[in-house]
Amino acid sequence: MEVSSRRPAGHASPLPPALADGVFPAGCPSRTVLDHVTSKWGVLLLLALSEGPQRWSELRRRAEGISEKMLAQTLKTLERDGLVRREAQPVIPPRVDYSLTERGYELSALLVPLVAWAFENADDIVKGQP
Amino acid sequence: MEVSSRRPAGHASPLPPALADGVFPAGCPSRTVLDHVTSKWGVLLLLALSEGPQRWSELRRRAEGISEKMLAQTLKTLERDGLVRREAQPVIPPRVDYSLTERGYELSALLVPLVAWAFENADDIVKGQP
DNA sequence: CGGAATCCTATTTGATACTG
DNA sequence: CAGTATCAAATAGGATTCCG
Repeated sequence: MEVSSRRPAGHASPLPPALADGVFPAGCPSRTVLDHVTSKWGVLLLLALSEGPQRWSELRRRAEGISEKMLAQTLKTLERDGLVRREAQPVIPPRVDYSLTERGYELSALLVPLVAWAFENADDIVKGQP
Repeated sequence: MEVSSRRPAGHASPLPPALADGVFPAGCPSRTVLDHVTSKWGVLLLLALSEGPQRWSELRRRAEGISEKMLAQTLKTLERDGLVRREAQPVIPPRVDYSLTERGYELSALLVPLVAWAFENADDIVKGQP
């Protein structure tokens, strides 16, 4: 019996063509991307930035609980991935604005429904757990 | 200047109402849910299961590179979260089927576009990095 | 086959202090 | 303000062995 024939009615399989066999390759670059994007703070920062450009201190306040180290590290990773743009102004005191690139916006648009779902279902899910 | 007025034209802010202030609370249950869902193997297993019920060995093969420990651990977490259903048949040799719950399907439907996007953009993103 | 238990390593994360 | 550096702790992850 094939997997495709065991799929519940009403649930189409929309997996990317690249995974026709249903196997997620170990060395696949998408693994790296997913790891960056779905990192503990990655999602939160991308979501926060989806509201518009923001400064370091603003991001730190929004991603409540993040340390300076992780904020810097995560922002760097997202910047290297071409999802976040960093613009430092040569003023005293320093002012640095972070914003999403076009690609970053594309991604955040997919992340928003996910986070919204997490918010809506969080109580039900966490409840009933020890 | 408010954040909402700094939002680029054409990019609506669709954040959940609960985050009207744009702050992601540290103790929020949704953090836990997001952590489970966006864990290294969580996404992959949920996606694999979105194609229909599958056995332990099949999941292990699909999430290439996963260890038995992490497979067991991740499946348990997802089961406790009410996203995955485990059905063990009392036969020799043992046969255990895993499948998504309704809530799990809801979630996987949101995850699919994300993973598809990661697949499509992975090469561009990983390229240009040291 | 489908795990559970154990041991050990690697990566992540946080707290703290310091700086241009 | 916007970071960097350092160290310690926590957690994730892997390899191996064993079991019903």
